[in-house]
Amino acid sequence: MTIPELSWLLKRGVAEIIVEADLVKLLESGGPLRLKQGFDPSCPDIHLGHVVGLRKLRHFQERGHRVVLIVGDWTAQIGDPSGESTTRPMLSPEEVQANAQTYMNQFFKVVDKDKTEVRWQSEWYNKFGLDDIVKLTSKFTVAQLLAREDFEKRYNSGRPIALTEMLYPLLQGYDSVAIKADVEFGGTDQKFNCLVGRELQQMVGQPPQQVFLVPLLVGTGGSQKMSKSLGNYIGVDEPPKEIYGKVMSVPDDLIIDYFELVTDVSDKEIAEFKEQMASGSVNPMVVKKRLAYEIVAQFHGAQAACEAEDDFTRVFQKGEVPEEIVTLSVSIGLKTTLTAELTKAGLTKSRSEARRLLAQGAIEVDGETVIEDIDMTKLGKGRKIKIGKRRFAST
RNA sequence: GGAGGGGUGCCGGAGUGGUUAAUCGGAGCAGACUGUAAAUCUGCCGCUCGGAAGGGCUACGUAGGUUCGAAUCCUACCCCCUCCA
Repeated sequence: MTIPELSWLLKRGVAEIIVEADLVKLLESGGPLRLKQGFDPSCPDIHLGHVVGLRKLRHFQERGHRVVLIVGDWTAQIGDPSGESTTRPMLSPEEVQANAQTYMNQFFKVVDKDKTEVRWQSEWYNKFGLDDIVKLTSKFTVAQLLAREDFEKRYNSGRPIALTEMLYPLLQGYDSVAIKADVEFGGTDQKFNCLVGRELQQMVGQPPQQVFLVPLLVGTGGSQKMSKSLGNYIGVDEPPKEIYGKVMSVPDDLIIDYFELVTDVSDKEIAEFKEQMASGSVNPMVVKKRLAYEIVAQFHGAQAACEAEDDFTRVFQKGEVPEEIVTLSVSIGLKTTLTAELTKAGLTKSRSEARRLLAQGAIEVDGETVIEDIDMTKLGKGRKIKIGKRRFAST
């Protein structure tokens, strides 16, 4: 590997590497490294936030290294305390199986399947006995675990911490021992858990894994990290137009971050975009369209990205109606209203919501704002209906 | 085991007998302005019937009770926190 290539691999879109010098040595030693990536099957959807780390894995794979994907079928029952989440419900084996499948379908959109080894925690934890648990837990002190930021915060503010949650980092750490990981990948919020893995490995005489931390991507709202539960995510499995549109709704301040973290656009070009936006010579919207294109192309191909772009330009910049839209039924003889049909079609959550939107002038029929509910039988066929900025239907 | 504090809508957090679907903030949605950006202003923000006015239902940990009337009072239960042991 050349020096610039190495530097790119270890710098672009990386938050912290522990210990960087050791990782460089490992890379230089030439052998394929075992790259650990864990996955909690209680939450199978992958979004752009995850993609940041997955792309790194991919880049390492392209240089001959091997990914070991761990299905956290045991830790999922505990629920990762990172980020103060409350206890998650336990999943049945069937659910875990199904989630794992969904997850992997998405995972391998980014990561090379042929260079990946899938391992289930149950392979080793099903054999665990109380003696193993005692042995494992005795290696750590309460103070050590409380050193972790979110535990400390919760402890100090008088909120509960389940004992099992304290166990979580230990189990995740032991995974590293079980698979003999050389490097563990994760977001910066995984730092503590990854470091526990390092310690455990050393305790049993294994060389400690290096920890490769990537930044947390900020979600579409612009302030908090991207996460499913906050509803500010862009999923890799979403349709092209949806992804394109969501990227376009991201605040301008994040454009550069997104380029660096989730695209292959060169550092040089990114620097130019930055320059252009700072000097005002280019409308950030134009740069963002490029970003949206790149992201869609990555998951759906160039063709789909072009289509999404055209569609976006036509619908949102020129105000035309999209090609594929929901068709509402105009039942003959049956008395039904616009609000009822919109709700039935899933375009509005409830009839109350539809009525509220109506009252706020958010609904248009053939370009005319309507304020009162409409009798569908009188509306007839071929009408174009728009709800808010992004929802469309026709009769 | 003992003493005390607490469980409210997506989240945070007011509210201690009625006018409370429940102050306020955040998130979210919509309108204006725009570039489906930000900032700002405005409105909405449980479900349901109604064109509207207005009505019905469900909701303040769970189950009962007191009362014309409860998130607010009483009883039991569940859960959480703090201190003592």
